[in-house]
Amino acid sequence: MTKLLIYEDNPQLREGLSMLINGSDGFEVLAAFKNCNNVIEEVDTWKPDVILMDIDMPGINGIEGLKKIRQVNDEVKILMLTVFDDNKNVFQAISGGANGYVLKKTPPTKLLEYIVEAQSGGAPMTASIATQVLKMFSSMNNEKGEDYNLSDREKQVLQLLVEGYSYKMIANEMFIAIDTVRSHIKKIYEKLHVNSKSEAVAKAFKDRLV
Amino acid sequence: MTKLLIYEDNPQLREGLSMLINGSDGFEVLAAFKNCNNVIEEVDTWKPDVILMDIDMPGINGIEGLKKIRQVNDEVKILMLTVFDDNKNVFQAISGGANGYVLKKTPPTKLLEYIVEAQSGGAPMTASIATQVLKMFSSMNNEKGEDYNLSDREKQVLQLLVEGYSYKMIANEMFIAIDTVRSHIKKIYEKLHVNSKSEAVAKAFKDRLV
DNA sequence: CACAGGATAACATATTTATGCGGTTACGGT
DNA sequence: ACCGTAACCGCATAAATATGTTATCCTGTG
Repeated sequence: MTKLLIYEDNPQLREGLSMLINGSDGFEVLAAFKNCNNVIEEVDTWKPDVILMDIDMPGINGIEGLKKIRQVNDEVKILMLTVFDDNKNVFQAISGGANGYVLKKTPPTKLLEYIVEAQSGGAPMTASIATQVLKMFSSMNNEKGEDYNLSDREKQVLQLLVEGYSYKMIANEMFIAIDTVRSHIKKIYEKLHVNSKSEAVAKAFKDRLV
Repeated sequence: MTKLLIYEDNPQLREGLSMLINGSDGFEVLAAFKNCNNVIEEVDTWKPDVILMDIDMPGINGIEGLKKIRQVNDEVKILMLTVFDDNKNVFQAISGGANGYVLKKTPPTKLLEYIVEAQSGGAPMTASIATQVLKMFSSMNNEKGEDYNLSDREKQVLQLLVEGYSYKMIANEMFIAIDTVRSHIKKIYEKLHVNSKSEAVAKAFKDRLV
């Protein structure tokens, strides 16, 4: 028997979900709430297996509710429900520890499947959400592009710059004169199209040269 | 009619998949190959809607094949097939532009569903894979640790430092005296435990303060 | 071989940064 | 009314950085 809690501010939807789930074999809705004001106590009291959490709620919204729960409970599976596949929310929800993210328009039978999937350790996502996630991921990893063809020595200098070394320390570290360090750095600036140490460092991070 | 190409080195599985898919209404396997050696030409010739790409292949593996295709074709949907939900591969595949990632043990009917889902712009993933993805995401964004409690103004200054502004430019931008900029920056260095602009910039990136 | 490019180095000079000290004003909390 | 803190500003000085120019040595390539 899968035990659920529901958080959903819309009374119709809240009742509809409860009835749908209670009417299905193997599922039981322990309680349904219209806000997250006492979410921690409620979860503690009812000890559900899965929580359906609406995102767009007045007061403490679903994302905040999610985070509150995760501060004290890593076990319970939390399935986020939303109307929109809004980029920002998706990101916050998954980095906040949600187990799944499904659109409200998901057909009932699918929803039950998703609940089961979540309970058994899966991460159900509506296809459009999954697409978003993949997009975020690949944009995150935007494989550089230019490599600025820095020479080996230049890369090494840049590396040390990034680690906070001064010219003097770099010279020391690399067994070369400080003026040589200057030469290298000047070259690096040309290649990266910057003109200060901190810009070079920033660029190194941005373009994942380090 | 959904047109597919299959890349799979195991002859049994290759034949099995082809027969399964060809035997289903609305699907047609254009061709099936045992390696990715000519993947670009093949994709160009057959113009499939969806490609099933095994990951573990001798020679050019599925990840490399994926990348090759993506260099010249962003349209075709690519569904990665694998035996293991191996962390590294998942990451590489999704950042390489795969549209979905499913385990080989996926039951036939599910697989057909996934193909449809991929074709219609979704991102089908086996639950265990989706879980991996979410985990990667949340571990990625966990950091935070100290927030260094920078004041609003200090955050603003740091932001500008990161963007490569000099003290003078910051003063200009923020309508304050350059000496005030100095004061702020000194305070920032204390709070971040650094003692140079570039170190502060590096720390800002590392700790995701920006 | 000549030539290009990388790595090395020196010198000079202007600008920027880091750090020390000092100070005023304003606002929220005890 | 007092304290702490943020935000603001100034002066002085030492250190670090940015920029330009020049030059040698070595290595790989046409």
